[in-house]
Amino acid sequence: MRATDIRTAYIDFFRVKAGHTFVPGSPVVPYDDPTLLFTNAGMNQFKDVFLGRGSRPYTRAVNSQKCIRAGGKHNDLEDVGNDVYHHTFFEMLGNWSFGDYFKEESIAWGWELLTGTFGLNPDRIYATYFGGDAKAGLEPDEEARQIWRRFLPANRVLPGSMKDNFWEMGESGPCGPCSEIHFDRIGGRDAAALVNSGDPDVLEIWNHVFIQFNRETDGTLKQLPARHVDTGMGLERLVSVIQGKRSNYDTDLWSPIFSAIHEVTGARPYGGVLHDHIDIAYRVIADHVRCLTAAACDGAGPGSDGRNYVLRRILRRAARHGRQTLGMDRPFVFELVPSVVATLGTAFPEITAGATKAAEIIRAEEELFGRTLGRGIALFDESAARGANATPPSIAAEDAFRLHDTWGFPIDLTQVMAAERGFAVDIAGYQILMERARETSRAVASDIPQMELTPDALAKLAALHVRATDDTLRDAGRPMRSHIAAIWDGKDFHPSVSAGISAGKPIGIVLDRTCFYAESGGQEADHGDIRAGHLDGSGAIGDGHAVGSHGVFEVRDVQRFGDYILHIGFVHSGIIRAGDAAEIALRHDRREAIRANHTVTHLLNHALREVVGDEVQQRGSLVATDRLRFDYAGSAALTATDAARVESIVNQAIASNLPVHIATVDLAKARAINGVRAVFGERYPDPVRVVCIGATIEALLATPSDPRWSGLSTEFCGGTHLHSASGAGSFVLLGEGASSAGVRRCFGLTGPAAKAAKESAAELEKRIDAAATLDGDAMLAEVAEIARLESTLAIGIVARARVLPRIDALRERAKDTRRQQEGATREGAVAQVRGIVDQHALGDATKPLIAIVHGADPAALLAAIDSARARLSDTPILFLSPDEVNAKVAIAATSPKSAIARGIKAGDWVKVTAQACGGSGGGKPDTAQAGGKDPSKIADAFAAATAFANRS
RNA sequence: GGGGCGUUAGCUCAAUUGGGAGAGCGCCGCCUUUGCAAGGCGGAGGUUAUCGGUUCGACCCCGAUACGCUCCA
Repeated sequence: MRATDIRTAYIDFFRVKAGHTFVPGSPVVPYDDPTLLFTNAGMNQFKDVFLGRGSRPYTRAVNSQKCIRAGGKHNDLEDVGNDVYHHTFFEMLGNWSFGDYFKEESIAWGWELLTGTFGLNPDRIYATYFGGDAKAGLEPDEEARQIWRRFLPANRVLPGSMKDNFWEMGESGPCGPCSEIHFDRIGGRDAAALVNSGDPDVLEIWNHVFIQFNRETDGTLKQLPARHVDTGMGLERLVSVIQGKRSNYDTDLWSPIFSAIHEVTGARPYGGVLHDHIDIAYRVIADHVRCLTAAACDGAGPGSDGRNYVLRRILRRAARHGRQTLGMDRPFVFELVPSVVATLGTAFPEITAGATKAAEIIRAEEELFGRTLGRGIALFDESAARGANATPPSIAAEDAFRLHDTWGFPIDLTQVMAAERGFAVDIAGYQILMERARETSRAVASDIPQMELTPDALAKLAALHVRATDDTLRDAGRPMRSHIAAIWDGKDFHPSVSAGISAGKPIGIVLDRTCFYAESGGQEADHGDIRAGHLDGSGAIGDGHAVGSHGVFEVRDVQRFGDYILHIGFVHSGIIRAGDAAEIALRHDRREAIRANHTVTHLLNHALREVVGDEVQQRGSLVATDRLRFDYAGSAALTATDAARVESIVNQAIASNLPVHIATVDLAKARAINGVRAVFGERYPDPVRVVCIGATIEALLATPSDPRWSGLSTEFCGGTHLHSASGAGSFVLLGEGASSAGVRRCFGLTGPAAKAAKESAAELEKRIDAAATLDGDAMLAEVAEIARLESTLAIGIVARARVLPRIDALRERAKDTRRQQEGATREGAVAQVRGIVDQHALGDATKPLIAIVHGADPAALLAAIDSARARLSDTPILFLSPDEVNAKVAIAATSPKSAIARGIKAGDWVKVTAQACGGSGGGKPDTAQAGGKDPSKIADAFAAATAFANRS
């Protein structure tokens, strides 16, 4: 059976036979889960169902999920290549029950599929079940054992430990026993003792998790009302078992990629040997190109932070193996992409569609690495030269660290390079430096107070009977009455907190209801104040004074955790108690600026699609008070004309005073609206909040496929918006660039900031016009000032594109003028000394020549020295030039070898001369420059120069 | 988010304690050569990323900004 048939057979088995819905796997880049670097299990996209927060229109699901395990909690990166079953990228076959079937069906279908459809030998199959744990107070999973006993003899149904057979999502939350199916590749023996012992021939192929409990925060277990099944089976392993191979790499999932490596690199064919360098390189490169291609097709390329950085490391490992083991000195990994498409493209259409772009992203990164690698090798050579005389010859710890820290040379690469020359590397010293660097890196100080409500804290809140925060009035954002529900300091809840305790230490406050908007979807949180006072028995404010006389809390950040909204900040004055009544108000100007920027972000998204094309996919955004930022998938920079069109489309929408309509509607209906913008890979609540600029939601839903809708911005969004686009005033596109490979980022301004940017641009253009009428020094000064303004002012890219060529032209003019001026002063200085030199040449050539030149700057003086030296090659020469305007004296001197021998060193000569007129100087014995600060003492300086020359 | 490093001619990179900004390749012109990634001579090309400071004098020292690389979270 071919791998692709096995995948299809699995999905069809559950789809056709057992009524599962095929739900395509989610992208490998999880969009809304910051705790997750990459999608690493099939259940990721269903997490909300298991947590009881979400639901699906089906109760049985099946798919093959692309997974990446690298860089995060599950990190298999270092193992890849050195064994035959770890991968950074793999497929997880999964089937799920959401409150539907349970152990009975799950196990029976598993048995039927493996032994029936796939024809595995039943005698080689072993099953484990949860054997119970007295310490944890858990009974054995007798139910699972009994079901298995129907298919397997007792000696192949094995009890397992808490670690292997009890699955938990976290410290609290859904959990339950699991049952694993293992397979013995050898057969004809009792392999029970080898199960879960790390033997590569007896391996786990399928895990069935039975979610039936909820772990409470006090550690107790509660039966869940709805019980779920979550299963996972690694496709690569399954294929190796079905195809009777002892290595995942010996299957047809890899052979096309190996062939491609062989063809592209010219290395000898893959031999399948475990510890062979070339075979290791084959495995690493094949694994990594799969991973990189899949990631790139889902919109994540190599970059310098987070998951992008993990991808960069993966690419560099592949490139390094290619370079060191296979002798490749040019980009080649990207040429392997078609072989990945050949093996995965049918099952994952996005990989076929994205292959060209993925190859381009990989190629660019390979070239980048080639450059840093070249520089690093040069540095390594220098270090080796320094350490060559040591015994044994070695690379110093500082150099090894520097290669790693600054040039991205992994320490093992340095070691390999050192070993090639018979050098040692000071590893102990390197590790000390590395640890020191880690410590300084950890010392984080942010001006935004960092605080979170852990799952534990959320459970405590529930136990304290604190209700979910009501934020239905957040859109209005008007000041309102509320109550302090809980006070959190990051570790514990407290009945009260005072300004003294809070000094410099962030505090979190949960209210029963709030008008504050919590940071979400890139929109920054509201800031504001909470004024709290006592309640007396009657529920009125205790002492009759206004609420707020007792404590004022300054809100600096607002975050949502589960159903609670946490107001984070500092107690400004007084004391705040849980149960206090509160008057809360957010900073209106801040909210207004954010609203304008958010609505315009939608307009920008829409305008980019109109101008660049439908392929513009949002990759992220930031809505702050002072600017907005929008990231989208795309490889080409905006051209000047495109930028102008984008800006004008947005401004047109603002000028047209388009109304902003918001409504919460059924997700399926909303998705049907023509032209709706949803963030790629994002999961949306059902019903979903729809924001449309220019038409009512009722109109959209009445005729969802109306072609007119594609001309309007319609997005799923929970943020705060203007009532009408005109509230934004105007829009200026401030900048545009790349944020990481394949992702463009643009910045924009609205309202007063946009107005200011336009005024700055107009002012600058006016100055450029005026500069055309100037000349001479006035022109030079004005051009310098214009250039300074251009680089410091916030000006839109459209205006900047218009202004830059004009500034370049001015610079050309300025350069010509400056050259003419310099040429004139230089010629003037040379002309002045010509006569003096002629005169001097008639006498004793070894006699020093000292003269005063007028109107010469240091450069002109040097030119005069040059011209004089050409005639008087044996004469020590010193020229002075007073500059009364700038209160300076320029001094330059030269001294021939014969005079230096007599003691006339040019450096000393100019120094005594300069000191006589209040300056100092120095230089080399044959040429020197100096300067004085007092032109009135020019005669003294002349005398000092003469005295020095005569004394020597 | 925090650290390290970098930014000099179209490209790749030099520049000794702060003292006159260079080389190779490429480009232009002329000469030589039957052809080749040929040879010779000459030339153009620089706000040393930007801004500010120290200094008689800054590519060099100090501070800020921008961009890039890199490591750690």
